[in-house]
Amino acid sequence: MTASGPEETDTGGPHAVGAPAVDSDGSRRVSLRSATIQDVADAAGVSRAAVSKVIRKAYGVSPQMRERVEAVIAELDYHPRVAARAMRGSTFTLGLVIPQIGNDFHSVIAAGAIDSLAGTPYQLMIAPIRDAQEGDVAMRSLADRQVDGIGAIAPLVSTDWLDSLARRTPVVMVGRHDVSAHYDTVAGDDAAGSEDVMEHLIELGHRRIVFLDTDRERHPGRMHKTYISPTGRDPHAIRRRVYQEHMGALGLPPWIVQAAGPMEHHAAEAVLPLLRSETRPSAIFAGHDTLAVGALRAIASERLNARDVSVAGFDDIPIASHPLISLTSVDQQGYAIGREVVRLLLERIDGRTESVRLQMPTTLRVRRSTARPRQA
Amino acid sequence: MTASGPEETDTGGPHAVGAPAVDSDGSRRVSLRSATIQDVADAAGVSRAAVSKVIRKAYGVSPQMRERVEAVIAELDYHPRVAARAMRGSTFTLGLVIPQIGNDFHSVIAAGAIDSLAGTPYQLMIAPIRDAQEGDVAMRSLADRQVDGIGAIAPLVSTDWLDSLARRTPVVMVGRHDVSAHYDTVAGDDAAGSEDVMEHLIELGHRRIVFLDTDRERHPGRMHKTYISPTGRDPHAIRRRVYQEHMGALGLPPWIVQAAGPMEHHAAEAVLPLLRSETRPSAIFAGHDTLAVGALRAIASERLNARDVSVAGFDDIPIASHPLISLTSVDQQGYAIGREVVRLLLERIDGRTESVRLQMPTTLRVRRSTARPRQA
DNA sequence: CAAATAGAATGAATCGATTCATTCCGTGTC
DNA sequence: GACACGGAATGAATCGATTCATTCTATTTG
Repeated sequence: MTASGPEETDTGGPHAVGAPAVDSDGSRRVSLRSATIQDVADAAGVSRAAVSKVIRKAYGVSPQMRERVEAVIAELDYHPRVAARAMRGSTFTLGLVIPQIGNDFHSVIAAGAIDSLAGTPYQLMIAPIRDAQEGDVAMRSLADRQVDGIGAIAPLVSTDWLDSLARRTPVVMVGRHDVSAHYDTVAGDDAAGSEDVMEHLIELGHRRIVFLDTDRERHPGRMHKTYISPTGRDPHAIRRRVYQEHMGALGLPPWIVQAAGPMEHHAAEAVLPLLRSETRPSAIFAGHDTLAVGALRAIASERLNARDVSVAGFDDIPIASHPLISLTSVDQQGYAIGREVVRLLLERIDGRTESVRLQMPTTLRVRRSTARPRQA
Repeated sequence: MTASGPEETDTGGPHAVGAPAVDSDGSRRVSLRSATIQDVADAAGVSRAAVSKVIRKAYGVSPQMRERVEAVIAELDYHPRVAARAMRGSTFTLGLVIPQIGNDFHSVIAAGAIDSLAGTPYQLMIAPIRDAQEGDVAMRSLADRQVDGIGAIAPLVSTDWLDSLARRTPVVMVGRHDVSAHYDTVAGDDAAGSEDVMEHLIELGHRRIVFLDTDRERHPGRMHKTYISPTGRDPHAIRRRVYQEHMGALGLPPWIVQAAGPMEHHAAEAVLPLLRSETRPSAIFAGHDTLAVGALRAIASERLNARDVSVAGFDDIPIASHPLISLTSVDQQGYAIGREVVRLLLERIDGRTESVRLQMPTTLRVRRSTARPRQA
């Protein structure tokens, strides 16, 4: 991200400003233990079961008992421990696996999820992963924590593995187009969106179009059978395929450049040499907006503009609409995707068993980062 | 974020693509129940306690027993349930409360935390909150889930409340300058950073400087005694105060504009009328970079530039260094902050009881968003 | 060779909730 | 007045791990 190798802290690192605080008493353990359901029951002079019913608003509690118990709960500031609850019932927690925190598209999806959970008794927990390869570990980790449902942006997990997980816990996958009997999927219409981009670029007169791809199979060595087989159904494979088809239809050779990673600087580093070569591309179709913004970084730093090299992205992240960036991109309704993920999870928790596949319609947002090439 | 009122889904929403899947058998419950420690013990012909020791790598296991048990664990794909664990031991989970997912500074902090947790047995769980007011609820929620430690960016929680929470669970607060006997704090040097900004602007010749503040006390009506008393020690109060002092020293009236919220569009909406007024400011010191980028939005959309209205921000989020944005900002090492949060939490888990306050040194990054005003 | 000892493995209690079969109690019915 | 009934409240079992006091088993020591 911003800075820091492993021991960055040493050079120019933080320094302690002050450090007071003496932990006093020894009897604290007693007063510190937070209240349990037993404490509440004792204080209210009722049974644990009764308190439990009040908490869960279950049937069979008289108004006066409810009142009494609720008063004690407030007085003792009692909160049920989720772990104990989890042993029998549910945790009222939904887990969301998000790769590359800082990727704004993922943040938008999360925002959608967060907003639609507001007002429900459920709490959202985000399990961040650094790259898509960690998806299975993170989902497993959420399952171990017995969340009531798992949403994930994790293209690199095999359908078999997901199926076996989804058999136990509700699962909704984002950005997958595969069919499963046990988990749901929500994805943008990657094919249609990519068609729009390619048609737009070609119509503007571009022919030397580069497809800037995210890194794929970066760790081919890692021994694990849980990765998706190369069925070509993940979003980037689809976008790439549409690109190839359009290039092929025009009799043009595909020109695919792979960034070393999914972040802005990876894209900038991959694009810079292209700009400096003699036959530079006239347009770049980036696999997603973060890469596109990175490409713009390189282009701007070379003092080039859209007439020299146009850029189109995918996702329509918030910064794309910024007038200083003004990136042409495909809106696939990330916010709505996040809301759908939550809705589908809650439906599954509520008992639905048929699986659902949603595909969000896309819209091409044409902005100033794409223009007619200077020399056709 | 991007779109969507409550029923947005209806218009232009998603549509089901297909829905196969029939859940067949009824005997599944049995085969689906995931393995417990008892299953492992039975299969290996040992006691539960023995298995537990193997898992925890505890003392007192013979090599051959270890080997046998580990084989069974692998075969059964056994994973201990965190909830059951939590009842006696620890959850190996750290919680991080992050407001406004999508605020890039917060993402950078999270990235630092994530990276320094890699390779440890701990899993990071992010509890996102929509605005700072929800901080106490989210921290409470993490505590109910018995995380082993809580990091939080939550300025609006009272020190008393935090102290009582921190007495039970390790707590590290980001961006607070208060002193506590029970929790640690990590913050940037807001005073020094703001000094740098003001000196820079004044030196460039600016006099009509607006301080673009984030919304404060947006919900004064909410009944809760847990908010921080207005001691003026939260980052924005400090930045504002430094601004006021510098303006005062020059005999200039302070000009504070408050955005309706912490997001880009809030800032743009607050700034636009300023730009259109007759006596527009020549510079804007934004409370943080997201607001600054929003201000640039308004400025660019009015076809103005840094000579007309300069902008400086705080945090040095990644996009600030983008050549098309090129925002002057204060780097307070967000990534390192995230790493420190984790380090301090792990130290506390490891037994430290004296509290620590860290202050990160800041660096002003001067870029093209600030320039000499056209007419001094 | 008996006694001491250290290391391995086990058994049973425990954590804090939920759940459901059971008991309790006040009304209404015949 | 005995009995059935139904809503309230309780008791005890249960979830899946950890923990620690105890038992078992070799090995060493005097």
